[in-house]
Amino acid sequence: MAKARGSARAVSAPALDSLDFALDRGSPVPLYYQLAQQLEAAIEHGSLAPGNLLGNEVDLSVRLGLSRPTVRQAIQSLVDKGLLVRRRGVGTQVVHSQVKRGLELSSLYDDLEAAGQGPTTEVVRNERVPATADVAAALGIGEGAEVTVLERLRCTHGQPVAILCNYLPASLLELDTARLESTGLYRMMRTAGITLHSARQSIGARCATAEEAERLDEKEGAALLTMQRTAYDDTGRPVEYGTHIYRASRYAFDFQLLVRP
Amino acid sequence: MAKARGSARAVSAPALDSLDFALDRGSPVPLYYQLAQQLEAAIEHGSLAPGNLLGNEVDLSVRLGLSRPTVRQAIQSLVDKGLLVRRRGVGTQVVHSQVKRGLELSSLYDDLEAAGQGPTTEVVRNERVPATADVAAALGIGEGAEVTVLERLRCTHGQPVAILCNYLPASLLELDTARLESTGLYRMMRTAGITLHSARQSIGARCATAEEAERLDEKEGAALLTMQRTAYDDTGRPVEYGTHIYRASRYAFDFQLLVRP
DNA sequence: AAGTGGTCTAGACCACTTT
DNA sequence: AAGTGGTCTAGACCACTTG
Repeated sequence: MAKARGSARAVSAPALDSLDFALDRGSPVPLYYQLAQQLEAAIEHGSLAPGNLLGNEVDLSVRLGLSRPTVRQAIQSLVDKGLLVRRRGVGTQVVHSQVKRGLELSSLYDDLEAAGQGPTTEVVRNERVPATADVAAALGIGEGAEVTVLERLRCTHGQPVAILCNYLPASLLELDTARLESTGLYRMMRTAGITLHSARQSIGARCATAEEAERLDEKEGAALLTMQRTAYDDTGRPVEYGTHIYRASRYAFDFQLLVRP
Repeated sequence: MAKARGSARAVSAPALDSLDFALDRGSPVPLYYQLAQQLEAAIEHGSLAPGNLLGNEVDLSVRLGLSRPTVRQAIQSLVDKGLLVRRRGVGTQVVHSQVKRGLELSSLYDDLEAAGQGPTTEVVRNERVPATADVAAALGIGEGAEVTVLERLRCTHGQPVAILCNYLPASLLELDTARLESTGLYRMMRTAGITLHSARQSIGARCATAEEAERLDEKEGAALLTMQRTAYDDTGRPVEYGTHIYRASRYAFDFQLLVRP
């Protein structure tokens, strides 16, 4: 349906005209979110190629039958995701590839989710014990208060990759071992009504002790990646503390970060 | 500590009433931004304590003489920063400490900025050379194209901490060694009109070779943290590629991350 | 000069939580 | 039932970039 006004700009030729967005006003899903999802799908699918201009917001809102603020809200959410770039006086364009997927901050999801397929996670310990001093301090509870201690061995291709040790206030939730191996810790916490809000992490390295080397099928002195994390819910309460070690020969933290202006 | 009332639901009685926000409609600074800054300052300063409710948006907008969307925009920006939490049907409250500062994604700023005081950065190499295959691939340029290669030794307390090796397309900017040591790479790039947009990082570990050990004043086989990064500007063009190694005994990556819903 | 995004207003109705 | 944030509208003017 090209309305096709005369001159083609620099990087224009928006295939956007031919895209039809299906907005359902009866749906409980917000309109701006419906639009954002469909724009994202179009970018993902390649209908909107990197560098493509999106067409100005006013026209877009008229064509979609939405108000401009609603359209802006949809676009802004994709800008926040790093998929679009706005330039005043120029327009909005699809970011020149490279970013797209994998924006989800890794490591946290990666370690807590575990819902993957290839990698398996074996729970080698799951019990309630009194908190030691360091765990109590990290979780902001009294020393000796009951905590759930969780030790898991993560493997890929039948090879051990990491030893994950986590501590949670015992009062928070019940951790069924079977469910834990299939569902993942993060999802279990979310189901229990715990919404993660932020986490503080520290990533370091050291050489493997003899015991660690044996458990991870490495040589003594091999390089290990270490990660400590405290996660907080939206009230600021610590809900999880973990110390993880990874075989550096088989694991690295890959992630993308967006630079905020 | 704050004197909590008996039932201690959410701490109400917002000292917000007594705070006077000075909004300058003549200023080029947007109103929502002025408000956000002053709210952030109040949180930072402690006038708004963690757990404090902010008072509903409608009243706030009336009291400030702003429209509700403008007030919402200010609040939303602080929610995005992790300082505030909104709950439908409840209200907006200051996040229960712990987050506050240090939100800036570290490592990237940390390594590029270098504008610090204690740590010194010595430029040991700064020249233009033809790109090797791996560098060319990372920067998305032709093999053999001219790149600036930068090698720096970072020290704290007179001790070496890291060896930073960076590559930039030579056409991007002039890198004066003296200015580099005082200003930092990131600021120089920004001054040259390059706005960083995103970066892809990989953090790993390995044991030090004999040469690395000597340069870093470690023993051979000591654990090293490694980081590789490619940074992109807002057009998606790669503008920097770096491979860094850190003494694990003296350095770790500390950072906070926010969980996005 | 024309076109773009950036900001701002003054309302409205809805969904959710708590009392 | 009352109060909160979540969404949405239909305009307006401004700052910036480009031809």
